[in-house]
Amino acid sequence: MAQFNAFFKSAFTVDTVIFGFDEGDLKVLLIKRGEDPFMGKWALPGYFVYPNEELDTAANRVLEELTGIADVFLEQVKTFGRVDRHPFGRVITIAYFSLIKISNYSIQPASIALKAKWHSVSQIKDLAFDHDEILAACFNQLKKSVRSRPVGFELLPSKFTLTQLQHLYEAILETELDKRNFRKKILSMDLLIDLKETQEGVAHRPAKLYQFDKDKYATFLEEGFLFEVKESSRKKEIEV
Amino acid sequence: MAQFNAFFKSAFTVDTVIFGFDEGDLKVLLIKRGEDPFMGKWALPGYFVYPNEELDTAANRVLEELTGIADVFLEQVKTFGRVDRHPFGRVITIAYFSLIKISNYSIQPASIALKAKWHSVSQIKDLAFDHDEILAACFNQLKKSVRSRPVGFELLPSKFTLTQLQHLYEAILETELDKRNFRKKILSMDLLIDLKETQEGVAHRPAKLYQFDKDKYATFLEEGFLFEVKESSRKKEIEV
DNA sequence: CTTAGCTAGTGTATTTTTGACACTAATTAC
DNA sequence: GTAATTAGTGTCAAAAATACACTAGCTAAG
Repeated sequence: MAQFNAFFKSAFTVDTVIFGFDEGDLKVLLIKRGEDPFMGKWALPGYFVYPNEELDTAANRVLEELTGIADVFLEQVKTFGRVDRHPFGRVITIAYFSLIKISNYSIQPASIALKAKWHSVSQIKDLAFDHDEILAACFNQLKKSVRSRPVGFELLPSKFTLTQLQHLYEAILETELDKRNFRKKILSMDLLIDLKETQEGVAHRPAKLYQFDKDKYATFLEEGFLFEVKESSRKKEIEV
Repeated sequence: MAQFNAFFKSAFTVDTVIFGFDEGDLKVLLIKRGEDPFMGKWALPGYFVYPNEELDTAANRVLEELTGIADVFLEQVKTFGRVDRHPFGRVITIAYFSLIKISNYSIQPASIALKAKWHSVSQIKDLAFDHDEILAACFNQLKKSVRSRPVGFELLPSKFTLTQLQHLYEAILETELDKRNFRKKILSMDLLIDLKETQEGVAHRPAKLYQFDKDKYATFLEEGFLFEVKESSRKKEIEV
């Protein structure tokens, strides 16, 4: 076994991409690093995996240590291993992602995180390490996955309006959808429960509230489906 | 940086899952290991990554060293890192997969591979390490990907019949498809070029030969599509 | 208390896609 | 020349997708 010693000199980390949805905007949780390398830079929450620690466990632990967010389901996306991606040596990183309701979690930066803050996906740039690339890969994965399984249960408040759900899809797909066709399609899936309640405190006709049918949602998550709603052909008016 | 030393004691490997298609059967290339651990067992072609080597490069190098197969496009699938998956220490492995035409490559086992041989997917079991699990994950990925992008260019001879293509889809999806609907769908995609040639040397009506429209194929690979042909409802006759 | 402003909510007709289904055509082997 | 084998083809009905514009219900401002 001595002949393998040269191989046992690497490290690996986990990085987490946590998506949230708020004010019609898709967001990602970032930390400000308080440790070198890249001290002071914004980065995805991530850190080294202990030698005797399972990867999935490490992802959850690291996320909690840096941001206070615990008990989320993290899904492995891809591994990034460029030789020069970490200045301290060969460090490959396994990227995980998750979707959560922003309002359900309070964020507590700790450990090497000086701050932890939600950032709009569209405005993020110049992250530490190769995190721009990792984020892009995860966003891509999210876009793909939205076509083949339901999304929303994890991101929206438990009671939501159809318009909110549509805005979520539009934010993820970066497109606009036709309102009537979107509703027809979603409702025909028999995935939503009409709560017979309406919004309150809005200065316009209040919308009906819905929640997801948990069982149905779980079934779709496992078995998948094909969700395609064509982009609205209505052009946005160009503002003058 | 000294405080990180404890983390730099791991190794990582790449494992490759190479699918081929032959005699109507989906196959995977395995090697017989000539080195501990798991000496003498069948395994996926895989080995350690050098400390200064890119992951993708390593996957290609390892595959070539063990089996003689060079210049294939390997796609990363998933990383496996169970703490106890390797008896020599903490070794995580990045799994890659590829699709190739069996007849285009001659297999040359070398290095730690005592043999290298194609095995029918359905008959593989009891591989070294956690390779059963890795194979299952890759097969799964293949099944999924066949629904959203074209498959076949990599697996079939350059001239093929529609029946061969259908058999390929059936092998991957582990189901049966309706002949007329399959043809209608495939032909309507405008992905195949009718070569105006027919099979020779078969003891029945010879089938027309097709090849893929390379440009179209590449476009679909990038942009994806949704391919769904419902399983044939005709029940197989139960043989007596 | 009327009206302006805002978002919610709804239906239909057309086109496209899907899916079920069974016979004839072309070749070789005997 | 006939039996065996696989190739190849079309139609109809049902379901799904798409394009598209107006009314409904609420608040706020005057």
